[in-house]
Amino acid sequence: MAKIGRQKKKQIKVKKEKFIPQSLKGMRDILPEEGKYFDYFLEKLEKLAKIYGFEKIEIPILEEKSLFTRSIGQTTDIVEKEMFSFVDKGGREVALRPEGTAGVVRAYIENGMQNLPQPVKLYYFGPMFRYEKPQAGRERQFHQFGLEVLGAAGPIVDVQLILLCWNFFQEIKLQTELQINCLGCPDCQKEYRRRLLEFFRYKKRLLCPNCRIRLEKSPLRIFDCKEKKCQEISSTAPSIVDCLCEACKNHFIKVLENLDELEIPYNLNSRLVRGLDYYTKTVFEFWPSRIGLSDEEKSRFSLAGGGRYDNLVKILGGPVTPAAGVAFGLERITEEFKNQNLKLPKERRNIVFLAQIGETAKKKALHLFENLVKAKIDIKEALAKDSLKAQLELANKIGAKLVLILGQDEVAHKTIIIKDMRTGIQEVVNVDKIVEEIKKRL
RNA sequence: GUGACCGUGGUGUAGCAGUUAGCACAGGAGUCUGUGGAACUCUUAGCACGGGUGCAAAUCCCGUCGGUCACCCCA
Repeated sequence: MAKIGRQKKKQIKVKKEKFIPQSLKGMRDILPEEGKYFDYFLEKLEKLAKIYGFEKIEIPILEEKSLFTRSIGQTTDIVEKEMFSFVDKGGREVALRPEGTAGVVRAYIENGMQNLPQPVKLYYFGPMFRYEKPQAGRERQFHQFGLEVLGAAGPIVDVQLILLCWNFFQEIKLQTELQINCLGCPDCQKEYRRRLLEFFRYKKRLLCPNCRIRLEKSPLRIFDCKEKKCQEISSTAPSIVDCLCEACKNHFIKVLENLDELEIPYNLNSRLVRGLDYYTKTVFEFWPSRIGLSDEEKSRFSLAGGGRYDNLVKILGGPVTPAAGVAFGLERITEEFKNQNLKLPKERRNIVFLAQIGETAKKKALHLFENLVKAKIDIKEALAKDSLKAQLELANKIGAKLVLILGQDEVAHKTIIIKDMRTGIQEVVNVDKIVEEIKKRL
C-alpha cells in the first residue's frame, strides 16, 4: 500500500513541480488591517503638512545609484552594504531609493526650484528599500512619510519641523521622547575631528576593532558603538557641542530656546549622530517612550528622524541652499502604536445594507444600489448571495445600521422594507421615497 | 553579511517514524424555498520547497527559501 502511495506521489511530482509564490525576503503585504493604521497616520500627517505649507511631491523609486552614494556618504552603512542596487538593461547602475531626501533634492535641482519663492516645502510618502537582514522594526521594504524644507537657513525651520512631529505624536497620543543634537558645520566637524583624534590617540588600543576603523573613516560614529568598553571611553570624550563655531552654536541655542518656549521637552543627546553623512547642525530623532525599553532599544526603534542638511544641494550639483527635513517610519509607528495599546478611532459610519430576494428583486436592487450611491448613502450589498439569512448575517457582521429588504412582493407594490438592526423593527415604505426615509432614520 | 532558534489548513495549535494528519476559531452551505447577532448538521482547506536515510518520514539528516532573535546598522 505504502509503496503504491509513494510511487503515486513521485509520479505527481514529476508531472508538475510545485510552484508556491512567496514574497521576497524582508518584503511583505500590507493587508487591509494594517492599511487602516497607515491611512490614519497619513491622513494626520498630510493634514499637518498642509497646514505648515508643504506640498506633495512624487519622486521615482528607482534612481541612479550615484545619487545615493554621493548624498548619503560613501562610508555609511546604507551605501556600503544596504543598497538595493543593480545594473539595468542599458548598463546603468541604479538603486531602489533607501531614503527620500536625496531624490527630493535631485528633483529640486533638476526642476530649477531655486527659482521658486523660497523656501520650497515638500512632502512625500512611499516605499523605501534597504538590503538588510530583516528583523523586528527593520524590513527590506518599508514606508516613510517625509518633509523637506529647501532654501531656508533659520533655526526656526528646524523648530517647525520638530513641532510638526511633536504635534503629530500628540495627536495620535503616542508617547515619544525627542532626542536632539547639533553636528555643526564642516568647519566645526573638522575641528571636532581633530580633537577627537587627539583624545583617542592613547586610548585607541582600548577600542573595539570596529571603532578603530570608525576612528579613521568617520569618528563621529564611535558614539554609535554598543560595546560597553567603547561607550565608557567615549563618554569622557569631548562633545561636539563644545567644538561648535559661533554661528553653529547660536543656531543650536536658538533652536533649544524655541523648544523651551513651546514647552517641548527634549533630551540633549551628544551621541546622536544619525547614519547619513549629509547632516549638518541640528539633528533629531523621536524615540518611543515606554517603560521597560532601554535607551538602546528606543534608538533602535526610532520612529522619526531628521535634521538640517545645509550642504547637500551643493554636493549634488545645485546652488548653495540650506535645507532641513524629517522622515517618519510608518511600520514602526504602527508597531509602537499597538505596543502602547492605542486604538484606532472607531469609524462612525452609518452603513445601510441592501438585501434582495429573487431574480426580479435582484435586478431592481442593482439599479437601486446605484441610486443610493449617488445619494451619498454608505450602502453595502451582497447581490451575489441568494438567501436572505446569509445577507442579514453579513449585514450584522459589518455593523449595518439599517437593512433594506427588497423581495418579490415589494417590487410588485413598489415598496421596500426598512429594518432597523438595533431594534429589529421594520417598516414598509414607498420605494420612491427611500432616500428620505433612510436619512430620517440615520 | 555572521551566529542561534523556528516553518503542520486562513489563524492558533495536537501529532515527534506506521494516524483516513486530530482540535478550536474563521470561511462556505444548510436545518428555516422571505428575516441577523444563538444552536445544530454538513463542508472547504494543511505537513514551506528539494534531496537523502528507512520496509515505512509531518516526524531523522542535508540543502534551499522564508520567519524570529542577537550582532551590525537604520525608519
